[in-house]
Formats: sequence, C-alpha cells, structure tokens
Amino acid sequence: MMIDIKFLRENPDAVRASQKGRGENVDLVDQIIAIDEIKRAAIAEFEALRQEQNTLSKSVGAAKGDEKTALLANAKELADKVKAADSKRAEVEEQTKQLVLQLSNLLDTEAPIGGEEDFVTIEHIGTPRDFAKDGFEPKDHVELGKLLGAIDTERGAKVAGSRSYYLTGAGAMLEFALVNYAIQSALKNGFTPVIPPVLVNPSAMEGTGFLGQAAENVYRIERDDVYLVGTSEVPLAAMHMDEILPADKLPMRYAGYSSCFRREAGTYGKDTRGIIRVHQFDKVEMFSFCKPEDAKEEHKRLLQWEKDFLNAMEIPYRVIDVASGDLGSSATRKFDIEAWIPTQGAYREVTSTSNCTEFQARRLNIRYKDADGTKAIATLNGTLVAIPRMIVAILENHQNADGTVNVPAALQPFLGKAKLELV
RNA sequence: GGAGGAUUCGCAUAGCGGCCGAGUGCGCACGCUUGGAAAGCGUGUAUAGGGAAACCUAUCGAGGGUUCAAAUCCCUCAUCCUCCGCCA
Repeated sequence: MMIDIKFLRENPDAVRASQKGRGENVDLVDQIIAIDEIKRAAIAEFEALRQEQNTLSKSVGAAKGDEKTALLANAKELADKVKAADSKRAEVEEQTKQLVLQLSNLLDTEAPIGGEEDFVTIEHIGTPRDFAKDGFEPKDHVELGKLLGAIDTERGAKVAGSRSYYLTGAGAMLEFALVNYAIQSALKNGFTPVIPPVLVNPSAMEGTGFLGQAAENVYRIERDDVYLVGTSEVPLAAMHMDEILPADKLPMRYAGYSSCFRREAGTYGKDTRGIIRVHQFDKVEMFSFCKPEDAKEEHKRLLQWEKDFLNAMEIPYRVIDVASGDLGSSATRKFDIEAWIPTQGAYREVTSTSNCTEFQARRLNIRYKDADGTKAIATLNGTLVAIPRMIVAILENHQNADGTVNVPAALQPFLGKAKLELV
C-alpha cells in the first residue's frame, strides 16, 4: 500500500486535493472507496464461513461412526463455499491493492502548487562570479576537463555510447576527494556509511516507488529479473524491508555511496554536452528513517547538510521548493539545491532532498516499535554529493584564466593540492 | 551448472494430519522476595485484517495442491549451508 486506506476512507477530500495538485488521477479516490467497501464485505463473508468451518472440523475430529459420516457430508459442502469465498476475497483484495499502489503520496500543504516552472525560490547563497571583472571568458567544464586531463567524453562515447565519460587523472582524484570529504561529514552528522547493492530485485524497486511514472528511466536486466538502481535511495530504503525498527534507535541515518544508472529516456535534446546528464555516475546519498512527527525537522536537517556541502565547495547556489507537479510520486515535499554554472548563466540542480513521510515505508513494510506498539515510520533522502555535477560546478566556478582550477580549501587535504594544473 | 541438507514466535529449538497460534530454554518487561544485588518464584512477551465491543480471521520462508481438517503430506519457487564442477 502507499496511502493508508483508513486515512483515505476518512479524509477522501484531502487525497483528492493532493492528486489534483499533482495533476494526477482524482477519480482513483472514488474507485478505491467503492472497491474498499466490496473488499470488506468479502472479508466478512469469508471469515464467517471460515469460522463455521473451523468449528465443524473440530467436531468431525471428535465424532465417531455414523455421526461422523453425516458431519463429513456437511463439512465437504461447506469447504466448497469457503473456497469460493476465499478466492473472491483474494481477487478483490488484489484489485484494491493495485488501485492503491497507483496513488501518489499526499502533498505537504506547504508545497507550492503547479508544474516544473512553479517552484518557489527560498534563498540565494553566494554571488555568481563576475568574470568580466576578472578579465577573461570562462571556459566550460568540457574544455577545462580536457585541459586538465580530467574528463574524457569522446572516449566515453566510443566505448559506452552517448552520455558516457571517463574521469581520468585529476578528475578521478577529484571524485575520491569529494567522496572522502562527504563521508567524513556524514560520519560527523551521525550517518552510518554504506556501500549498497546497485542491482536489486523488483520488490525493492516497486517499494521505493520507482516502477510507476519513473519506470522509463530504470535499467532492467530482463534475463535475471533485476534492476540497476538510479540512486542508492533504493537499496537504502529497502534495507529494512519487512522489519520493525526499535524507537530508541531513531532516527537511523545511512550515507550510501554507489554508482547510479539512468536511462535518461526522453532527454535527447537536453544537456548533450559534457557530464551534466549521464547514464552512470557515483553519488553519496543521505537516507534517514525517523518518526513521522519528526520528519519535517529531519528534512530541514538534510537540507542544511546539503547546504553545508555547497558552502564548503565555495559555490554560489539557490535553494528551491519544488512544485507539486514535479515532485515524484513518493515525495510529499522536495527541496533542490541548484548551483550556479557560469557558462550556462543559470542555476542547475546539483542536490535534492525529499520527505517521503510514510509512503515508502508502507510499501516496503517498515515500521517502528515503541511502548505503545508498532507504527508507521517515515523515510527521507537527500543528495550529499552527485559527483559529475559537483565536478562541473567546481571546475567552472573556480577556474583561472589559464585553465587551471583552484581547489576549495575543504577539499585540499583530501586532494593533496591547492590547484589543478594543466596536463 | 550438478548432488544433498536446512528455513517454526527477538535468539536457540520441540512438534511430523485434528488436543498447535504453536511447547521448552535463553533473552526482555512487570511484580514478589532482599539491607542491596544475584539466585529463586510468579505473570506477561508476534504481526496484520475485520468488528462499537465481546470476539473472530489470517500468518510456522513464499506460492499452489491434497484433505472435512495442514507447521505436519505433495508440487513449484526463494534464501542459506555442505560437497563437486567452472571462474577469479
């Protein structure tokens, strides 16, 4: 399930409003309410018959002789009825489940309503550099990557097709430095570092909500019925699938480092140059399990840690509150951080944090337990660093007239140098 | 890829057609006992669904089958362990 069916039964208007805000199917709500009633009737009927059968079966065991023969005849007839009622119940339950799975998460009432363009800018941090004042035209990351021997997109395309690349020399070292710095900050903030599987089974994919509208962007290995994850959010969320977590351990925070795979279907014209949009990249992802009542606070914390990272990289950026139509089915609210990319004269998404409330947890059957019993848990995720886009931002923002690039102070200990030199 | 074994309530196990939602030990919680603690004693200790409630229903890796009745019998699948092969 995703939305709590009891909640839906009692607050159908709230669910309708949410679906409408996302630009998704509103009628679904009424279809579900209708079939839910049929389902409950079917359950009641099955259970009544089953109860009768259980009682009768017990008396068969105790009876002897003629009495037993007579009871057996009755019991046989009843068994058929039970079987019929049971398959009816199973059928209706499955139909209900399929419909409920189509519902997206309930929108946060504070999330802006609208499409991709209707985001609200929350703040700007830092000032885009004035290259005119510095007296040179900025080079883009592709050119810088070549001069530094850091990025090789031509050979990437030769070997693996479009949207593929090699990180070499300083580029590869930059990745290691970024990952090490990210993991070190995550450790400070109470995260457990994780290297998760990137090849997962359908239930993990389904549970995290990536087989809905997002399915087009997922690589599937048909022969073995497994998927390549587009983010370590998937294995991190599914890690506790079918588990009950102890309340006193919450929040549980994981920092996953993994490769991410995206088909990028339907983006043919977009970002064809460089490594802004690629089929494979590495990323450090924050993931948190917490009590639903703490989720909003946790979301703010994730956002703050993302900001801390950008600040440490000394890159100007803005924070946006993503609008309802552009949220993804799991998220109730999403904040993106967009870094300033000088050669594009634009802010481009580098990290993103979503509050999924109980949506994923309900589908993955993850709960927590305290003194009062077991309850729904909330999940949240946020990018600490997505390597290629961060490399783009660093190269372009910190370049010098000769093509060398200054290394942000925070990265210098990890990279062992203050400047990337030409090769 | 081939052969065998396993999968039961947090953990370890018992159960091999009805008296089993399930016994025992450990663990855990509460209480008694104690100057305090340990030991001892007692009680409790899954999850989900339906119902206003009493209560009922489901779940012994998953799914199907046999049967009036399945943890127990049969089939399929998954995972783990051991051995063989292959690869590193």
